[in-house]
Amino acid sequence: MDLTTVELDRTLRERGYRATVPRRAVWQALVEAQGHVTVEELAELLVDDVDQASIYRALALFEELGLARMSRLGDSDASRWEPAHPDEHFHLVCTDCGRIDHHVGSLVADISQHLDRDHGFEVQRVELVVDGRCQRCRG
Amino acid sequence: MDLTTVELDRTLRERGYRATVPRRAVWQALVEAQGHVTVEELAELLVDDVDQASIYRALALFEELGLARMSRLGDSDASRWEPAHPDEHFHLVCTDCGRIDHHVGSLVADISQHLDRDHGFEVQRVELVVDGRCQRCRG
DNA sequence: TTGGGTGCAAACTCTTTGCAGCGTT
DNA sequence: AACGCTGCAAAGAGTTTGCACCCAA
Repeated sequence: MDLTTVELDRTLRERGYRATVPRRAVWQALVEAQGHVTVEELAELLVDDVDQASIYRALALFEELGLARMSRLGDSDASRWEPAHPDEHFHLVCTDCGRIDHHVGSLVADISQHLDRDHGFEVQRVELVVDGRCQRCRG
Repeated sequence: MDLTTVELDRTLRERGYRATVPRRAVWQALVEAQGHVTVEELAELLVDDVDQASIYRALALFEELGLARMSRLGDSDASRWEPAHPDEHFHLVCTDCGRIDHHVGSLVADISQHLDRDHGFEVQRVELVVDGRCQRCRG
């Protein structure tokens, strides 16, 4: 489901942006990272160097285009990025091992529907983060 | 339900911390602010000046004592603080007017129970933030 | 060819820390 | 009297911005 570089190029051009080498590289690294990476981690993953400022700019653009998504997870100050998923999900962050999982389900959709229908709140984004200890770390 | 200054003093001493003028002032401002304030806003609310570093230290201590809670809400980079609520709730952030509301319900408790029972995940903290447009702003 | 995008460096915001002296216990 | 806490200033992390040059369209 992740966009290929070709599809990224097309999406960029459709919206009037240029398909550049740094943008392709950032996208490729983001996809290969399997989500939840910081900008710093992304910079290390990149084969050809891309300036951090350009990484920030690329990610902000991807977010605007609906291709990527940012979260503040765990105790780190840095933002974490992942390709935008089509499926509703939320994040489980283990405070012991630092592992971050997706929990897929209808919960996020249920919340949106409930708020919209019963409270007149037009949901644009749901961010659900659960901190705790995963099964593995509980022993 | 918010702790008075007297109760704050008692809680601090019980846990081996000193009841000081700056800590009382920060607590009072936090309670009066009705939640969701940044450190900067808190500093403005304070009658007697308290150094920002001391505000940060006081809030971190309150969090450790279970008296306060931090969230990253809205598009601001700054952390927002509120007195710890006894009731389960989550935050509704209006992207138009910036208003932040609590949505009280059993949802957060339901999530905890489900994850613990069905997935072996020991929940320590649930952070649910919903961005969107409130009824008032939808017109 | 042209103007959007990039790299570089500097600036900026939020937060933390080192330290000397003050104030609670 | 002892030492935990504070204010001050400086440092630190993450992110943004200004600008000259470059390259995609």
